[in-house]
Amino acid sequence: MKKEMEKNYNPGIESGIYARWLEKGYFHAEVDESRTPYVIMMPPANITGQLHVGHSFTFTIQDALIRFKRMQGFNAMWLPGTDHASISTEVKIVDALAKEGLTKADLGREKFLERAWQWKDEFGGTIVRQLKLMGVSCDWDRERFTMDEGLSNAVLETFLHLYKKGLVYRGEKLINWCPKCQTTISDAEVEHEEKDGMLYYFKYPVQGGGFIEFATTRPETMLGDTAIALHPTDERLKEFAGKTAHVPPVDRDIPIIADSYVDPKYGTGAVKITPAHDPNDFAVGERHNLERINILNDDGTLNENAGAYAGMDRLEARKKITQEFKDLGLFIKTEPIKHNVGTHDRCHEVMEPMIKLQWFVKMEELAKPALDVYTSGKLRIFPERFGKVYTHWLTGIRDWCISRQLWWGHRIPVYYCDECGTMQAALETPKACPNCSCTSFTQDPDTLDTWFSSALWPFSTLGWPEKTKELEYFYPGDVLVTGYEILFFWVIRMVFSGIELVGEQPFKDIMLNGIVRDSQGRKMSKSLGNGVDPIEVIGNWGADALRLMLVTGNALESDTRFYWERLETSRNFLNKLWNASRFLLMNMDIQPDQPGELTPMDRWILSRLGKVAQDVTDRIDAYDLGMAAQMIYDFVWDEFCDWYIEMVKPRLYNQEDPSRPAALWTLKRVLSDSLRILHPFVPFVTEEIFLSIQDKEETIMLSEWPACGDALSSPKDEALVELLKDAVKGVRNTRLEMAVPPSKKVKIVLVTENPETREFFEGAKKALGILAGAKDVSIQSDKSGIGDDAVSVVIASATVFMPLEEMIDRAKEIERLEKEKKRLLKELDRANTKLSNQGFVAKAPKELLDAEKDKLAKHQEMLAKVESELAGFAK
RNA sequence: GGGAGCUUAGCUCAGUUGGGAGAGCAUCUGCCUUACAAGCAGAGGGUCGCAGGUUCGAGUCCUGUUGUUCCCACCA
Repeated sequence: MKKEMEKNYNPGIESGIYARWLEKGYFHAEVDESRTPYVIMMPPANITGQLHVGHSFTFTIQDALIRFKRMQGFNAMWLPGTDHASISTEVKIVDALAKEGLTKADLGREKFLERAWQWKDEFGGTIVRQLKLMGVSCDWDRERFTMDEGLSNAVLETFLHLYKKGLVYRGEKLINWCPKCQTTISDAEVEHEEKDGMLYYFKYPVQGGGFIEFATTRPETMLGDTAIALHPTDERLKEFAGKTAHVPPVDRDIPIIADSYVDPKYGTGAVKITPAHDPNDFAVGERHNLERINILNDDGTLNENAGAYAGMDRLEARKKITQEFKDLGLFIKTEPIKHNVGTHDRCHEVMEPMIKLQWFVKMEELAKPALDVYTSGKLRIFPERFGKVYTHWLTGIRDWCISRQLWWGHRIPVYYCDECGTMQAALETPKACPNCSCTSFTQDPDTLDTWFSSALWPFSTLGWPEKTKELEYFYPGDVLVTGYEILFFWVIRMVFSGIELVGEQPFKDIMLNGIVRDSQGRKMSKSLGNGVDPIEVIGNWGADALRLMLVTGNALESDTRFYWERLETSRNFLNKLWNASRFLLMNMDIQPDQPGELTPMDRWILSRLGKVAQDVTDRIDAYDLGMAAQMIYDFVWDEFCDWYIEMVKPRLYNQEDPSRPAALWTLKRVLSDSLRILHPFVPFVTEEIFLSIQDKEETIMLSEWPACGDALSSPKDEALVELLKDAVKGVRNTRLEMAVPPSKKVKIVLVTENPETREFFEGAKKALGILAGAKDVSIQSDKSGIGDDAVSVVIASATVFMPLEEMIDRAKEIERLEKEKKRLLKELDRANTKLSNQGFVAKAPKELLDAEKDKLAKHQEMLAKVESELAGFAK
């Protein structure tokens, strides 16, 4: 069979392949008790926005893993889906409404949700289409969305379960409030940004005369002060004992208290206490039973408790109140400082601590087993260093605030009696109030944190809480692959949710990947405009090139940079692979089923292949995909293309050569196995080529992963091939040094006393010729017939002579041989030094010692030959 | 304030239990050798951030330190 392939690789081949895979149902996995499942849950993509190159990165890793395991015979199931991303989506819809001059309130809850569902249909669809261009082999029949009926039900069931156990509760606590998004956010969503700020120094008048000085970064919170604190050892306490300080703007007298929270060395050693707007002050307030005065409205303006400042924005009030204190003579000074300010990670608005009645998940009890599975080794984290981050976060974790003042999401299943306010948690509106028998209820207006539902992803997608056969078979999954930035938000929460609700951790391994940065190492962001659109890249270079670039030669857990040049390198490799295949097809007029009589070269490349298959397998199993891809890349380009294909050419070109079928068989075998090993990384091109070079199997996707470690060659074969390579390299180098033009085909005489080496080179004569650019190669056991003036290349256990006749430059040859002699002397010196080191001889492993001795002997032999050639020349 | 990563060729990065420093890109020199110029054959280029220590032997292990990035954190 002779098929025609285009001269160059063209990523255009990708279109059509994916559709065929889909049509054939290769991605779909069914429950099958006779097979071992391998399961990955795809982190659901947010329905906001588009696929970005970070998605490409993490999904390439997952696809490589799933394709690898599928080829190994596992029942591989990769479940895809999308996330409603409550706050992100809601903010985007609100923005879109604003452009139409509308607000949420104008639409009302129901109409707003209609808009949100329209949004979901549009952007959810876009991201799925884009994912498909990447070549991901996930089971689209099992695609889920976090607000699907089944998943929503799982959310409600979870809430009820935790509610009944007392693990979710409603409480009035200090929470993080985003005045811009006007919702609570969890601790995990607060980002600490270092900002330039001012430390303001003021003083309050003390009852009966005198002042107490203090400092603050938020002067407006003075309006909510209900105490001023000193360290218990502070001398001033004696003076101020039992007295109150006066807060002029609100005309309030506040106690002067002692609390060890105060650092007597910082600032003035006195701290104003605002229990309603600061976590520390809140704690102090609890200890001293202080009043909590909330001074803020939800939008960040001051409320009626702020007296004259009511209605003013908090930042404006800050200026005004400072001025008032100046006028009263109570202002001391300001001092510029850098301090960390909590901001909302979505909108970067400065977050305000406030006291509000919210829903929380009690964490202590849930965190414990999640810690245990890690410390006991049942849950593995790659890279390992994130284990520390994992345990640290779970240790001393505070309760998780889960209620959000948003509309888009799962509404809290709690109903309040309209008469007496009694609350009931239920799947549906209750029939009657257990307290007053009233039948009219109002559901809690809030929705749940988006991560509350994604925490259930590994099992809600499989039908939980129903005991489905899918849940039974596919749960727990094998590995979770995701970016390290959502370890807290998502990964940890999946772990404790899985353990609490299903009774088992949701996956065995966690693999955290880094992020893709721009070529200067900066994060890709809209504001910088340095983002790379993967769809555009795929359009120009193909998904395979993008995937290969992202995965090759990087430790995937560290951040990687995006370079267009590296994309080109990847594309070039694909072209190389393409052409190696074309080469095979051009010569493959027969398709031998049997290997026939293999030569040492064949056995060498086959055994290298087996070794590479083994190494790649090991690397992938250790989640070291970067090295795995690099190894098969190097094998294909260097060993297979640059060496094996070149040395096999004379056998192929000669129809009469008895070793021709073996060469063809080997070529095809090595190529097709290489394609299989490459397939997880570059699925499209490998499928295309695989289908061209054979017609027994209908897809490479389901073909068998290559056998590892085939022991086809002996160390002897490898040594002989190494010798051949040395001879070739030696001749090539010498030709350059002796300025022999490439067009000049030289004559080569290889001399060796070793009969086995002679036999090998007899068989490899033509290969040596083609590789070294020689027209005439002969093998001899001695130097007879070769003049003293032949250029010589000394390799281990042989010498290659090039009788250059008229072209010889004697001085140059002597110089060359002297240089070689010098090099060998240096080698000998090195080996001798090592071997005369008593410590080394006594303690080094035997293999190393033997290797050193062998090297010494080899170099001695080579030196002798070089010296003899030099002597011949000197005559 | 606590923790972690990184620091290796001009650039970007590999380097698995300690045993002669690697790749890609870039630079330079030759080649249109009938799979591939998206290619082939070569070359140059590194006191492995610095200082100690352990060891027969350290890029690799230990201690300290420089620069850099990130994460966590309630100092007004």
